[in-house]
Amino acid sequence: MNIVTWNVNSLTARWDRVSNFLSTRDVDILLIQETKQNDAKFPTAGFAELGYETYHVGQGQWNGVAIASRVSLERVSGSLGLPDEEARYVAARCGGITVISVYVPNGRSLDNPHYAYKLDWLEHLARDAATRVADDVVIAGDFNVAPTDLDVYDPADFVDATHASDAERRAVSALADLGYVDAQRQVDATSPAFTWWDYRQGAYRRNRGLRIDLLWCSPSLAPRIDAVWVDREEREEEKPSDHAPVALRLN
DNA sequence: ATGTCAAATGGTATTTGA
Repeated sequence: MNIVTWNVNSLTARWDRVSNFLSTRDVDILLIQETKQNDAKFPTAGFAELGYETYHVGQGQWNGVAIASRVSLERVSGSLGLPDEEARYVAARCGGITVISVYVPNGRSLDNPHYAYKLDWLEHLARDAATRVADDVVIAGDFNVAPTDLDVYDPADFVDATHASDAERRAVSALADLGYVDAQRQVDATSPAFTWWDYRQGAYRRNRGLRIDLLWCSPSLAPRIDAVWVDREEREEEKPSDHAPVALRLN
């Protein structure tokens, strides 16, 4: 079973890339973030032609998350239950696994109200994760948090910045405290494995990246983790997303 | 602030968000 998470940075702008990706890789379930579409614009038929059932929680101009599965799909939830909730959470049962696609708020800066919202959002995610921990679950997506300094190209650049603050890291490690496993780190505890590079300043060429796209497996799935890899070939194509797809293979 | 990109707007450049 191959499960891939990918922040596509607009599915409208990236449809050709996504379509090509699904045609050339071996993807059972694709967890998508930042579709930047409303539900009416989501290419349900295009996914169906490729053999995928879909569940999209769209908003329009910003955010938007989706799940595409070729191993069955039953809708579970499109909300964490926050007030005035943005389109950042979608859960479905696919091939015997509950998969959850998340787009964690960016936070903008440590003194910005969006930062407090980010921490609150992560707390709600942990509560949701707690209710599902006994099941076979993969929670994956753009966490907008680099879990440790190993996941940051230059930690000195992230002092007093979002994505690497102690509070954000604690909020994400709540998943580990529940027993969820960061799949990449179970497979390889010492390589950076960046998943995102800024479009600006030649960041990709200079490998100035962050590991912020994470796949968390519930305890029952941890022994089935066979491989995790960052699809850097896709990041090197024409008109890429600023995020690379990250793939998880379960036995 | 950024050697960038994408969406929206009454637009043919600017603003916002990342």
